[in-house]
Amino acid sequence: MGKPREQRQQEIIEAVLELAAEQGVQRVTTQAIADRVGIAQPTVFRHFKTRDAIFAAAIDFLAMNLFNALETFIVAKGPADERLRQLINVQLGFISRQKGLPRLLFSDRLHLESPALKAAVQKVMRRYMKQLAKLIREGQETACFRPEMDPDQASRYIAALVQGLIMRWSIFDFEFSLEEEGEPLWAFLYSSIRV
Amino acid sequence: MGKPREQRQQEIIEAVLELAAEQGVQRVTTQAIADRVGIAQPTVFRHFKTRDAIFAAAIDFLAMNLFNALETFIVAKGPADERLRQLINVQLGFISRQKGLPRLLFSDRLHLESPALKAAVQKVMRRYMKQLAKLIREGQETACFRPEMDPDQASRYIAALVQGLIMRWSIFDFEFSLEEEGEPLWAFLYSSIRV
DNA sequence: GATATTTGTGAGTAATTAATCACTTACACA
DNA sequence: TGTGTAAGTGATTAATTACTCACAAATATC
Repeated sequence: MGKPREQRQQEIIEAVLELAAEQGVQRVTTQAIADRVGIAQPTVFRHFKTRDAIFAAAIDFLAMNLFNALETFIVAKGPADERLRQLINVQLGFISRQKGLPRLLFSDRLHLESPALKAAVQKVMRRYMKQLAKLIREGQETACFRPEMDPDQASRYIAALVQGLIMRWSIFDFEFSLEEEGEPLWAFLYSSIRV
Repeated sequence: MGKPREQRQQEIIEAVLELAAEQGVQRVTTQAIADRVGIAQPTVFRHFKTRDAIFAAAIDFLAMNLFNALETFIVAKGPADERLRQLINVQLGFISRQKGLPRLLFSDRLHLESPALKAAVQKVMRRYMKQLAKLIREGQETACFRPEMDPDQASRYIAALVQGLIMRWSIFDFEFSLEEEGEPLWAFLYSSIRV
């Protein structure tokens, strides 16, 4: 007991992600968080001013890690189609290890509860689609992808495809392997966007 | 006052759909429902045994109407690709008039709260994908769609594409026109599945 | 070693909300 | 017209839950 602030905040964020994955955002009460971390319920409020602030921190944490993993493939060398394929596979792998992510990002509870959280979620989505559009555009310049496609529109549909898959996975309680969906999803997607 | 049972139940269901669309599932309290309908809060429990039963009835109502609209295009005559195109457009049109649907179907609150509601939501999704697969299979037999595609897999990705779009629409608070997305989405999809 | 700051806690609060209950009013129908 | 049934209600309750506060213990700083 008596741990430094940052370490406890990290413990709390991890507890939130675990609990969200196991039982959904609804059950992530400050009491449940405290129990999981092993502290008293009021102690949670020593480290975060409000419950919303906890979720905001958790979303930030997830977004940071996700984009760290993805940016590698945005900036990397090599053919754009291959990099997009890998990016999708990496994303699905990342999320199957972070089941809390779909629970937080797709939770109506969060975005309709607090304008700040809604803004955070929307920001993550916008940034994700921007990254995709960049990669598509590059692929068009290197004759990987159909030149007549609108890159912004294509990126929205790719995002929809991936997110729709993840949502089904979350609604069906992670009952199938997300990672195994990577290659067939890519096959479906590739035949739509390749030259 | 003193309306017949069925009529009041219908009024309650419609109030639920309106409130869910406007403010999200969380705010659909029995008090809010009662206010919207114009009855006292305990009266709600005269017509539904529990709060969950209200949501179950609302999901049933939506599913019935949705599949009524869709089945026309499953059974209809004409080329399968054209019917799939229309089906997607009709679905997007239906949902833009029933904004409560994504809020209910994609609400973690519902499926993680009650096993019965989870089962109801999963049933709707399974049925939807089954319908799509049927149409795909028919399109393969009439040489509309790629014969080497797995129809079940394709139907899952089509569903993911549509549902991902709807989810983004819901998360971004219906700020863009869902119906206008029908044709570009179809263009994206068609280039992936056509022979 | 004194002191100030941070971390932790038990007890409590105010607000929300699904559900109950005793009772009343409206209505069908014999 | 009387009587049973269904619809409606005000008052209440029990449970949940984010958050506060006075105080204790640990830790850092000098």
